[in-house]
Amino acid sequence: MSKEITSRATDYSQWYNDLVIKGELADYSAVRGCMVIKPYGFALWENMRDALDRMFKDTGHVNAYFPLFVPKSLFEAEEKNAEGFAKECAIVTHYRLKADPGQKGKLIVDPEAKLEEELVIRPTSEAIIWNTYKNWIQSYRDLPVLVNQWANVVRWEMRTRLFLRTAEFLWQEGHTAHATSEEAVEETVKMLNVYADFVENWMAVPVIKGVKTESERFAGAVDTYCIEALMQDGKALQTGTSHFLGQNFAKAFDVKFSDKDNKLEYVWATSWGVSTRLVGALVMAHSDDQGLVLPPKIAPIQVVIVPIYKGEDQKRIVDQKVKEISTQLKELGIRIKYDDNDNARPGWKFAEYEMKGVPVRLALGVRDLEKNEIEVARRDSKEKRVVSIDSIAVYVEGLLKEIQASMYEKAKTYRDAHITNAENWDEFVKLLDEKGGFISAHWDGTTETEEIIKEKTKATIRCIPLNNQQESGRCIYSGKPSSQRVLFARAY
RNA sequence: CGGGAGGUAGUUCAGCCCGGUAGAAUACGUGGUUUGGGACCACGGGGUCGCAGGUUCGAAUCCUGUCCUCCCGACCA
Repeated sequence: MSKEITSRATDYSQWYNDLVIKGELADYSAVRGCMVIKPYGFALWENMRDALDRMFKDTGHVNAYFPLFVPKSLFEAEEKNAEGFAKECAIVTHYRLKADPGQKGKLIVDPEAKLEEELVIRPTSEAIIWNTYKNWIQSYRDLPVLVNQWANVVRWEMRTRLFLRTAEFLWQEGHTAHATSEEAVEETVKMLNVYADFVENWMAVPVIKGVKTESERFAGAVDTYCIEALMQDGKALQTGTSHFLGQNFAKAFDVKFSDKDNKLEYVWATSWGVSTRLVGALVMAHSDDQGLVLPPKIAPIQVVIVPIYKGEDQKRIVDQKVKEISTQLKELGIRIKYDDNDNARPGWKFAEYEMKGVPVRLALGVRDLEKNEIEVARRDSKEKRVVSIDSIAVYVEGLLKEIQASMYEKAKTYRDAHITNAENWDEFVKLLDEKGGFISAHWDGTTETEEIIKEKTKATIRCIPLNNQQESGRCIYSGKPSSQRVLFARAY
């Protein structure tokens, strides 16, 4: 099979699909809009999940699990939330099949088995969770509730794309309840910072923290905070969200607590989530035409060792040395793979692991052994150099850190070079079409203007950056006065 | 749901216009030679040509219907 990857210049979406499929991360499945996450891709997700989970626990959260099915009446309770998700819900209406009397070997839905109340397959879990919290919370002593769940959700999207938008996806959703508005807002921002920390320091993808405009806000939220990243094709991608829900869900599900003065109050809520979309972000942000480029901190395989030998005798000698090196690397906590598969030749393996984005490759043959050296190749810069075997473990440990840092720097340099100020409409349109990336421009603050700009250019306001610099100016579309710039971009 | 492309071997695709016994590359199996950037030779296995009708002596090929997939839009983490 040809393993060549379509060049980015040729067709960006084909390039992306090739990376994901040939990089062994995932594939299309038999189910419309759903993907199969392959073992290599899942290992990557697991590494991301584990790192995030530790961060959640370090900030005082615990994990729980709530049902996949949400009775329709519960789903309806918070009106805005229900309305927002209504058009992408999958619904269970029956609980049984039976043999088709007209066609042997076929099944039909048993009309006798119609559910009295339909079950919505969760597109998000606020409804079922807040219905539960009602029973958990009586007093201020029960607060805060800081719960997270790792789950799958279903959103019946019209058009899907591996990892970036699939009908079913894996994610994490945190749902917290607090005694005061201030505390809930603090939690919302705290979790946004956790996300930003993770995406930047583990995934090596720089993000912009900000607040969504009213029209881009999560259905049912008072405020939606987000982190926005830039992909290599100049399009933006929302990589995480954290919502301040106010008392909307507490009121919808009647969740009240007695405060210290024995007064009944509605609780204050937050919810926050990141999904397998992060894997897509990782792919789009770092990869090249040779395949994936994975940051060392979350790469399933950090170092691959390829032996080079002629005949069994040489292989034994190389094996022996690799065993020593492997032991040293493992002691440093480095995830390694020794690929001594005799059916594939070294050149094939080199290309294969490059495609899979393994950060560091070691190649060892008898020729190196004679000089007590080993060849080290890094995936991100494709640099190769020869290092003394005596110091290889320490060298690799340092190299992994360097790759992690340099991948972040490279992505940040690109991102920073693609935040451009636009002072007027013509400039704005030109920048969108010719340069892409984030465009920082004045906006009059109205939803109407936002809508028109979206219609005309497909660009949306990605966010109003946190701690945004205040400056007076005029809206690039309407010319009305504005007190700050916001970030526009075409987005996934 | 609109617009485009496409469904033929595990995979990528040719064959279709102009009907006549199903092809290539690659992958797979066996044996051998190989092994420092996707090796080579020999032999071998593998496809009701998406599905259903129709035309015809004869259909992968022509006609009608239908299902599915991908890409571009509308919707969205």
